Amino acid sequence: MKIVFFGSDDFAACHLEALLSAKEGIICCVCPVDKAVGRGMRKASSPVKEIAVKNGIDVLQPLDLMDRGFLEKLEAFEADLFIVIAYGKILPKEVLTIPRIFSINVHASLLPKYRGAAPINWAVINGEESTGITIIKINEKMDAGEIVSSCIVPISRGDTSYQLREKMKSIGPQLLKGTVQAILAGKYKLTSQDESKVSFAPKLTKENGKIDWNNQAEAICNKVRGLLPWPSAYTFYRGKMLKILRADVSAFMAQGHKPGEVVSTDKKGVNIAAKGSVVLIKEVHLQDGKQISAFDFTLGHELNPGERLE
RNA sequence: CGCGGGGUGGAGCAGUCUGGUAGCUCGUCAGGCUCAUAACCUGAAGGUCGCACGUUCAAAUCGUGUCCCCGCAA
Repeated sequence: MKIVFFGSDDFAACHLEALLSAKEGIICCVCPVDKAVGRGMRKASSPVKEIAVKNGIDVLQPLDLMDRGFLEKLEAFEADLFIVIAYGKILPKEVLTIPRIFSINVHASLLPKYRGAAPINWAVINGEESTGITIIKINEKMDAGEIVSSCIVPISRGDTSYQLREKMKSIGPQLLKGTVQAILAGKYKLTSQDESKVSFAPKLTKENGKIDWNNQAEAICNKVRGLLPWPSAYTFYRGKMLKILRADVSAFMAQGHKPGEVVSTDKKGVNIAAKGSVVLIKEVHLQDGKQISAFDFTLGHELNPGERLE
């Protein structure tokens, strides 16, 4: 069997590794072009590319997915299946229809819920108690194809989206392995998504991280968990950005305090008033500083009751 | 060479502009008070101020170089 793998990040990379260890006949990896990344804008290659190179698999990095030369190379592989995970770009029909069987995608939610780029984060932000992984046959519409297989992943209270993602990194590859074997054996069936239950999980931006203290404490805490490790929930302390890395709903009452106001500080952290409830901030990261506990923060920064974060 | 901030006892910070005895909050240790304590009181230990070179009578502070950390941006 011949499979072409499209992907970029570590989530995709661990699926690729699982297929390689299962000897599933990966004949080529397609990755986005290396781009300048991080401080200093150095060029970095993606995790998928690194795995591919390490295993001696050909890597294609097309600038343009519609490029004739690229399409011809893909066709020349005479592949049975394309697998796409976190490639970063929408693949055109001209690419998707090349393989003999079809193209599939691993998506980190229970479709049709949370279609889009950040399904893990949004599930946590919305306080879901469970989500899942779905493998679909790709069509032109984003994450809208027929379902091949899926499995549920529970979300623990306190799970950050980073931790949830790690869970999925161990579950997803198993599901993919089994699904690929089923497909290659012709033992699978396709189920259409229920269009009435569609919801979306759009790509996150820095703006999503801004904390609105007029929300309820629980919603704010979910946001803190759901936005790790990036972009992080943040507020402002005296004009400087203060990322909130860990927070809980506090036992304190918000009565008599405006949203965003410091209610009290103690060794457990800093209590900030939200709407009708209080958020206990436990760990922070002030711009230019490093990650520290909220208590340590109070030792070096003035943060008196009544002061306001915005 | 994308832009910017920072490295000061164990922790978090001030002091740097306007060079001249090392400061604050906390922790640690000893003693005291207390039925007791994360509370309070008294005392103590602990720092070549990231590193190197330079300027100077004198450098945490000024200049140059270097290493490390972080924010923005992607």
